[in-house]
Amino acid sequence: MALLSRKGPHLVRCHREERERRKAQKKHWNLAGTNLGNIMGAEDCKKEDVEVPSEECHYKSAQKYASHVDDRVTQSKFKKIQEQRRSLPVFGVKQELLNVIRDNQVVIIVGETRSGKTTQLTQYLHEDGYSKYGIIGCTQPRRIAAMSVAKRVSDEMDSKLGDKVGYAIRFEDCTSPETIIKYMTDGILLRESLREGDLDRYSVIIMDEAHECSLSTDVLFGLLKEVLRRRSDLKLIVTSATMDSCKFSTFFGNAPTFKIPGRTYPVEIIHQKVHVDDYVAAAVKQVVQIHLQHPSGDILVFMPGQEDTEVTCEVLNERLNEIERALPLSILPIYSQLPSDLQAKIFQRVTDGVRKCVVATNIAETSLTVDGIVYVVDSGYCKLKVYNPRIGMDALQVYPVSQANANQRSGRAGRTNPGLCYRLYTQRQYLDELLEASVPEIQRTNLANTVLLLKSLKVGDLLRFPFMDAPPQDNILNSLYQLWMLGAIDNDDQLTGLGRQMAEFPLDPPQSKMLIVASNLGCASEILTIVSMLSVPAIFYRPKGREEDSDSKREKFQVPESDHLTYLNVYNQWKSNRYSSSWCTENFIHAKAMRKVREIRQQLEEIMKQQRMNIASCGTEWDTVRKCICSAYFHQAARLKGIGEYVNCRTGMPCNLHSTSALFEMGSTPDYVVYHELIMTSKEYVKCVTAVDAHWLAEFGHMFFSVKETDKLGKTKRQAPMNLDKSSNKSFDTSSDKDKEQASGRKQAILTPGLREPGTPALYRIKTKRIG
DNA sequence: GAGCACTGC
Repeated sequence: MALLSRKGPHLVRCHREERERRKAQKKHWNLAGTNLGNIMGAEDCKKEDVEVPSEECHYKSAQKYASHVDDRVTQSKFKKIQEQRRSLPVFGVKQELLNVIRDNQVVIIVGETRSGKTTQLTQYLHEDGYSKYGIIGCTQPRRIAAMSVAKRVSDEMDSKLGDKVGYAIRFEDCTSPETIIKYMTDGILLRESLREGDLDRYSVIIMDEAHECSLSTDVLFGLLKEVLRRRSDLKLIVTSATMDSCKFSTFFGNAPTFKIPGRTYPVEIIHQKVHVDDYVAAAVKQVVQIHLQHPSGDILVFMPGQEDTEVTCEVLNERLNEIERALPLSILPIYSQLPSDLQAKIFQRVTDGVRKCVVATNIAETSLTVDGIVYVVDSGYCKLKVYNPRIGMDALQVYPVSQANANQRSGRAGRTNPGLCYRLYTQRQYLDELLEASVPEIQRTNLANTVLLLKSLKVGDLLRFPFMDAPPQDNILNSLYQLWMLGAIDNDDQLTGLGRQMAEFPLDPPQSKMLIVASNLGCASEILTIVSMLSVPAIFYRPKGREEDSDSKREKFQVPESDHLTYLNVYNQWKSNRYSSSWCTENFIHAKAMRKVREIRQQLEEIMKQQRMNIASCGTEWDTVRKCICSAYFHQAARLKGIGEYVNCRTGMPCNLHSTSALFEMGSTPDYVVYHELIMTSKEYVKCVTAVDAHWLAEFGHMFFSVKETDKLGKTKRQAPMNLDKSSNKSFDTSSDKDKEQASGRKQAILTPGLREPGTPALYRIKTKRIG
């Protein structure tokens, strides 16, 4: 976003001028992309050099994308493209569709897969003249989709990627003042609205694949509702799969729904007759049966998590080895944490006659498409991370999929042929036990980031913001509370200077604050690295069968008192090894993740420079670094109780050091720690932990803690009375203790003398009101 | 002594 914010006003001006220029020149335009003067060559676009060799190439869309790279668009090829365009289902309804769009400000389009809507709609709108008044913007839920679709459309329009048709994703703005069709991720559009509230540059916004309901999409809908009221000239088109179209239509005042047929093949669905307990065993049995009894065609199995995926592959292998005369079967696992070279295997061709069986997590549900799948086996489960705002903890658990998920999964069998889908659950279960649609992300994540963004967009009353899927009120209130603690909003519920600065960063509020404090304490260079390392999913790789090797490598990086410093250590060593990939492999570190860390670090550094923040290094003054870490996480502090056991300083809730923690490994037992993440799996675990000094906790978290100086050990004394401990010692599943939990939250706020004064935060007032 | 779905800025 550094690019956007730096170029923001400039770009706007360019676009206005450009619009004028375009108006003057419109006579010369040949609509429908018939101007053949601009012959595309691979070397013309920097995009090809930069992004294509990335590890994401194994994704199917990227493969298609790459296959265009070396093509010279010749006249005959262009003709062929136009023929292909005309053969798409959407072509048949083009005029009708344009009429509906002309007559309505908002239109919902239900487009089945492979209808051609994503590539054609933007071009139709351009041909119909919408690009004269602004850009035609189209959001995608994934970066890879934004890139590959933009490439396809620029080919179809016979233009160079980044000229008439461009895209914008994080780290990369491939657009120019010429751009009239712009594909982007929804997060980009959300950030743009921060700079340009009314989205003046756009004449049309298409929100594609809206049924996926990402956090950004959900927030954008609320914002767009307002923008549409202010800008009657703006058109909004929402595309969705069949399921949710009604919801969108209602949200936008009964906007008309337009249906485009798709081009998929029928999939026969077979449910179990009786309830299945062990879905791994059932899946193995089903795959073996398909393999032995059904004609050729590849198999795709859906499992909830990495471990189940691996176990299924293993058992399946064993089972097939026991069967004589069984034809060979190529069994391939895929999940996001699998290193990319292994992921790529699922796209490689197998020897003729050999059937392929891909065992996948829900990465294969939307993110990537394997061609040639005829049989789908669906366990009916997926793993979800669900945030509990009351205790500030994520739970990672296996849940049944929704009906929408189940249909998406079965649809994977009918992309190129008629298919078969075996569901490892009964039809009763499907109808009675599965939710119609999955719980939207906005209702199950920590919203502190979103709330900060909305605050900086000057949304006054967040509880009244028109969310399409309103998050639980508790969740919003807790986010406000967290922001208040961090100093991002003041007692009157207004954004502070610090808060405004925090909103500039594409980070969670604690991490943004860490960077800002670091800038003041002179260790921004170190914190930049740490924050970037925290922004990627996993650094250490622990392959099956090499557990001990990888553990011993990891130990070498560990800094006894801090996982954060351990991360810093890893990055610095990678850097001194010239950012080498082979160094990563040797040390069981995900190279892909590290490259992403470097990108994020550069982006954050860019934003800091642009904010004129001091970027200095503190050398080896690690205490300064730990102090910065403490400034961001003081609300997530824990006190030592036993070996590896801590209790949360504010709630008394027990939490265990995760065994991957450096503190665990090195047996160091500091009295106080702060943690990055609290997650419930088999137990409550804190992950990414740093030892802190009690005085720092009192300094940054003065609303919670003070140091009892009479104690010669220098331990902090919690100001919360004992009854807090009692209530929280019971259990964490406090759904029944909801009010008690809230009451304890309230008590903490009351305890600080300053908060009794008139300037009590609005949040606290709301809470009191709700309870009383 | 644990074990982590997937995106996105």
